[in-house]
Amino acid sequence: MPSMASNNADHTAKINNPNGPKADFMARRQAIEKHRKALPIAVVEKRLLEEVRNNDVLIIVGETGSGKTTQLPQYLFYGGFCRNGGVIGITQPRRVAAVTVAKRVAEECGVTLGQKVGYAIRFDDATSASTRIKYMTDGLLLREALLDPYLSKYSVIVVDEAHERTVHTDVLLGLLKTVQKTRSQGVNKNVHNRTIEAENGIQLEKENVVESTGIMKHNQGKNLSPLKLIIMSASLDAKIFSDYFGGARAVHVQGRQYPVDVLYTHQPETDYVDATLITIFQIHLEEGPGDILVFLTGQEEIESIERLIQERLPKLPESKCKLLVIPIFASLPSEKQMKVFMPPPSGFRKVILATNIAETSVTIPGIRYVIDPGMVKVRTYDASTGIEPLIIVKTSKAQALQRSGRAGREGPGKCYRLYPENEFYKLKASTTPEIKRCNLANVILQLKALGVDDILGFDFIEEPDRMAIIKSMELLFLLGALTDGSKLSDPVGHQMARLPLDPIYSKALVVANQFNCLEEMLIIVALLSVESIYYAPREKLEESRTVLRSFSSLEGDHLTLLKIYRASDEFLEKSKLVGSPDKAEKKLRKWCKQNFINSRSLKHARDIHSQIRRNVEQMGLCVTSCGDDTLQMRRCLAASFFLNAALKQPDGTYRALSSGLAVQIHPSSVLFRMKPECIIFNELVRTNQNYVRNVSTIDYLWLPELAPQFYALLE
DNA sequence: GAGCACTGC
Repeated sequence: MPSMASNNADHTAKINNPNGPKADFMARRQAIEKHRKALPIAVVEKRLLEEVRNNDVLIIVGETGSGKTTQLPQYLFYGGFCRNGGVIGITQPRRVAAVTVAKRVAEECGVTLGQKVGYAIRFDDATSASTRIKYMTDGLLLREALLDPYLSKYSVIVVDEAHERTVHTDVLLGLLKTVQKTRSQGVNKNVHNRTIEAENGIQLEKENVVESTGIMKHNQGKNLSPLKLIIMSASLDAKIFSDYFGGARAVHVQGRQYPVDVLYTHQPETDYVDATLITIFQIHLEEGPGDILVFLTGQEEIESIERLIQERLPKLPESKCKLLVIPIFASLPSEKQMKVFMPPPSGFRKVILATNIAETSVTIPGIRYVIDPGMVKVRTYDASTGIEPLIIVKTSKAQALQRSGRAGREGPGKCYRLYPENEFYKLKASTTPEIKRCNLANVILQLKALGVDDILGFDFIEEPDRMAIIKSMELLFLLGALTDGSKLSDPVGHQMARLPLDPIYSKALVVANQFNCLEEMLIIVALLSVESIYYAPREKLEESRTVLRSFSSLEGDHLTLLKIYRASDEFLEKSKLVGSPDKAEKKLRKWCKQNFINSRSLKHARDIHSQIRRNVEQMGLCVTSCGDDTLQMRRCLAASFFLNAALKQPDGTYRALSSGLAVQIHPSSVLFRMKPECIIFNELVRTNQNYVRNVSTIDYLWLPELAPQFYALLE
C-alpha cells in the first residue's frame, strides 16, 4: 500500500526560510499552531475536557475535517489525563491511519516520534516507556488485552471511526464496557489532595485525585484507576453507541467540508457499466477542470471499463483526447497504485477507476467529480456451509454519503449517483456490521481467552446470528480448542488463542509440534495466511508457468509453497552475505519478479513467519524439522486439516467429506490434472462452481487414524 | 482451465 494522506492531512504550507534552520523551525511551529487553532474542534476544547471529566463514557460525533483524531488526544494530555503515568490510547481500524496520525501529532507536539507520542501496529512498534499518546490498530489493542485483561496502563481509551463497525471495533467495545465496569468497582474512593505535574512541566492546581486501592490492586498487584472511554464516530447517528453505554452523553463537533452537488438519474439504469461510461465522457466534455473518481465493484469491472474508454477515446476530437485512465484496487502492485498520486501530464484530466479502497483507505488528491453507480462487492457468510462468498449488492446511505464526500475535499464538487433519487431513500441506512456476516471462530476464541465463557450471553453492541456462533463453537470444539464444558482447553485452546492466525492454522502448529515438522508448518501457515504469492501478468502466463514448474511438488500445493519460500529465503541469506540488508531486500524483489512471485505477499508472509515463530518459541514449543520426510509432512497436513478433506467421485469431481458439497480442484493447483483419490484443501471458493484451493494429496486411511474424533465412522 | 471487495492480529 502506498503511503497515503490521512483524513487529517497536513494543510500547512511548506516553509523555506532564508534566516536559517532555527527561524525555519519557529515559522513551522507558528504555522502548526495557527492550523490547530483554526480547526473546528478547537473552539470546543474546554467544553470537551469538561465533558470527559464529568462522564466516564463520552460519544463524540465529529464530521470529516473536524480535527478530532489529532486534537482530542492532545487536549486530554494537557488536561492532565496522563497523570500517574497513564497512557491515552487511540484505536484506528487501519494501520496507515495509526501511523500517519501519530507522525502528525508528534510533529504538532514538537517531539520525536516514539517518545511522548507513538504508535503500535503489527510488526511495527514505535512506542517507548515515555509514550503517553499512543495510536494503534483496534486489533492490536485486543491482542494486548490477552496479556493485560484490565488494560491497566491506559487512563483513557479513544475508539476512533467506530461507525465503521469492524469486527475488531465491535469486540473491543464489548470488552471495554466490561473492563470499565470492573476497574471502577475495583476502586475504593480514597480521595487525596495532591499536586500533579503535567508532562509539559506546568504545575497544575491542587485537585482531588482518586487513588485506586481495593480488589483489583490486590488481584493484579497493579495500580488500577477508573478508565475513561471515548467513542468517536463520523456517522450522524450516535444513538446506537449511546444506548449501548447506558445512555452515554453524545456531543457533536462540526466538520469542515466543501459542498458537493448531488445529481441523480431520472430513470433506473439497466446497465450501470454503460451508464458509467456515458457519464465519464459527459463530465469530460461538458464540465470544468478536475479529476473524476468512479466507484466500481472489482478488478474485472475496472479493467473492462478501462478498455471501453480507450476504445472510444480516439473517436473524440483531438483537443478532447486528454483523458488519463488510472485503475486502483488492493491487489494491484504498489508501484501501479502510486500512479493515482502523480499529477497528470499538462492539460490532461485523470479518471480514476477504483474499488471501495478509495472510500476510506486511500485519499486521492484533485478529485472534483465522483461517479457512484451505487453497487459494492461484499463478503458474506453462509453458516450452513461455512463458505464466504462475495456478492454484489446496493450500497447503504452512509456509504453513498462517504463516496460523495470524496468530491468535496479540496473545493466544491459534484457527485453523480447513477440511480433515481427515490432509490436513495430506499437504501439501508448503514452497511451491515461485519460481525453479522463473518466466521466467528476467532472472535469466540479471543473472548474465551479473555475469560468470557458465555458467548451467547455476551453483551455485543449488535448480536451476531445465533447459528453463526454455534457453528463456530462447533468448529473450535472439533479442533480441540474447547472442552466438553465449552471452556478453553488447556494447553491447546490457550496456545491457539495466543497465535494471531485463523484457528485452523493455529491448530496446525500445535499438531506439527507433535509430528516434528513445526519448522515446515510455520512456513506453510504463514504463506496460507497471505494473499496468493503468485503474480503472473496475463501476457506472460505461459512463461510464468515454465518458471514456476521448477518449484512444483507432485505431492501438492503445500509442499510447493514450502519449496518456493525456502528458495527465496536461501537467495536472501546469500545476498545478505555480499551486501547490506537493504540491498539484499532489493535483490529479493528482483528475484520475485523473475520468478513471477508477488513480493508484497512474500514480504507479508516473512513478517508473519517471524512473528509466529517467536510466539511458538515463547510457548515453549520446540521448532524441529522433518527434513526430507515429505510423507510425514503430508500426514501432518492430514491431521491438521482433516475437516477439509475431499474424495474423488467416479465422474472425476470431488466430494468434500464434512459438508458433502461437490467441489473441483482449482485450475491454479499443481494437482489440477493429477486428480489424486483423496485430498485435503485450505480454501473453498464459490464462483461458477465450487473450487478448492491449496490442495495436497493424502491417503484416505490416514483420516480415521489421525482424526478418529471425526472419522471414526469411516472405519 | 479460473478470474477475489476491503481490513486486521
